[in-house]
Amino acid sequence: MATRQGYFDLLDWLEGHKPIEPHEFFARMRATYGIAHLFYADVIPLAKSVRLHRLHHTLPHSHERALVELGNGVLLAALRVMLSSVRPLEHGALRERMPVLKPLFSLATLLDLPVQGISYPLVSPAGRAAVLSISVPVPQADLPIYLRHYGRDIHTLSALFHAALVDSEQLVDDVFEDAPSLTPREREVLHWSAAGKSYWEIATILGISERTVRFFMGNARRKLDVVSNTQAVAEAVWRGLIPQA
Amino acid sequence: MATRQGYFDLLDWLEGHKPIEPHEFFARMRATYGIAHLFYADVIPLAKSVRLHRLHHTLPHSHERALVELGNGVLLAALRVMLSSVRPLEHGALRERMPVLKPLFSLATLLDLPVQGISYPLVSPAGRAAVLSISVPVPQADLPIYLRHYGRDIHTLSALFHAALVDSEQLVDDVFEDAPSLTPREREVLHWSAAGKSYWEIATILGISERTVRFFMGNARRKLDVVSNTQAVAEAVWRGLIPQA
DNA sequence: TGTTAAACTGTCGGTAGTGACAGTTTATGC
DNA sequence: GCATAAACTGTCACTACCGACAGTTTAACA
Repeated sequence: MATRQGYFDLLDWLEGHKPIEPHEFFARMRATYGIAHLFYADVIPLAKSVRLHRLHHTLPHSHERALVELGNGVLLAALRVMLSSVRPLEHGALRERMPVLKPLFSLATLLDLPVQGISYPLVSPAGRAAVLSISVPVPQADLPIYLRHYGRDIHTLSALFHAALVDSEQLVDDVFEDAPSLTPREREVLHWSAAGKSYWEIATILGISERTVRFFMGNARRKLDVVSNTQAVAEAVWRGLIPQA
Repeated sequence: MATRQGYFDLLDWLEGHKPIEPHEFFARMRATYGIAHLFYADVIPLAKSVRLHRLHHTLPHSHERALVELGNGVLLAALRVMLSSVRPLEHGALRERMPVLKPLFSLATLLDLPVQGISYPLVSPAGRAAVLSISVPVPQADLPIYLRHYGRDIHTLSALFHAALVDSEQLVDDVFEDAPSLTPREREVLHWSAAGKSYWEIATILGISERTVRFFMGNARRKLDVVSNTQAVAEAVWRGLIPQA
């Protein structure tokens, strides 16, 4: 299997073949490390679901259909656990942690897919989460040795693969962009409104008239381009414009 | 310098010495890979600043004071760039990208600190960002060779170090925890309210009466223990209970 | 069978917030 | 000197939202 040179070759390939073609990368990973399948997802996590941003995998179409028919609940549950982990997560640990995934592993066995593997969470832009999961055709007892030898390679290459894909889109969105220039007073009234205070209460707290509170709030709404105080506060919290009360 | 065995020793150390003592880990990294200094920060990014959650580094106190006196703007600028990257970032690239950091590198030279190095962004819980930055005493021309040989080790060990620290706190905070048990309908009306819709508009969108919208909102307020819709939405956004509109 | 939770709905009297009219003073930059 | 921004203020008519009274049906669980 892989030698140090195999790792270096992949490093160089990632550097020299931008924009990256995911399936080419997957093919090289499979050839170099004896990986059976790879599954990569880059998503926007929502409270109870995820919004897919990018999805690449090596499963044949026939297997893909069988997985889809398993139902969204099972796949989503697996995906969410992998995405919420900050450390690599072995499939065995996944299986133990979540009995709901039993049908998924049963199906994998039925389709003659290897069930040993590991998922690597990947550093992503704010508001996003990504994971690359691999399955390898080794007996369960041999997986720790496999990961000890090749884990650092696969982890590092996965991160660089994902970073290359992100880089190819990053010219559009700078997540630390400057917000609209709210004045100190505008931020103050937003803050107190977010804390549940009425205009009258805010006026008393700040020692100004209720009319002025309204004026500042109106300005804040205009600058944030929103139509209600509720929307203004949602926007301000989301963008970190006001501290949590 | 490091052999494969050095890497394995650190892997085993990270597995066998929980809870992790950061300075012990740093000492081992320095010894194994000839690293001059390490700097690790785990933060909550805000729009215009960062809130420090955890900070560990190997700088002596005297150097620490000199850095602080450089001013918040310079350090913050460097930190934000490192935190917002999804790929490892060499210090040379940092310097080129941001002329504002010039005084920082001048000071490092003055204090006889190596200026060659690299920062690794680390997978973090939602709403957090972390980075481990190392400086190594090698000539600029030798850095690429150094990173080619040891980058995968350092990257992987850094990620596991950070994950171990995060794990030791995760029993307290599960970022995907279900907050107060808002029903789906309660979340929906919160979401639309945060998007600036009036009750009448929400009623039309959801195909229910305005009275029912009010009922769900009232429930949401009660469950979130707040006194206004504005406060409810602030709370919900802050806690990630509703997606950004 | 009884209780609880979720989803749904009407009426009434009251208030908090809204836009649209008006204005003031002070400080800064061109 | 003039324009702009920030902070501050009053009045009027209107609307969106509020709590407090009322209710409904369905499903799940003990």
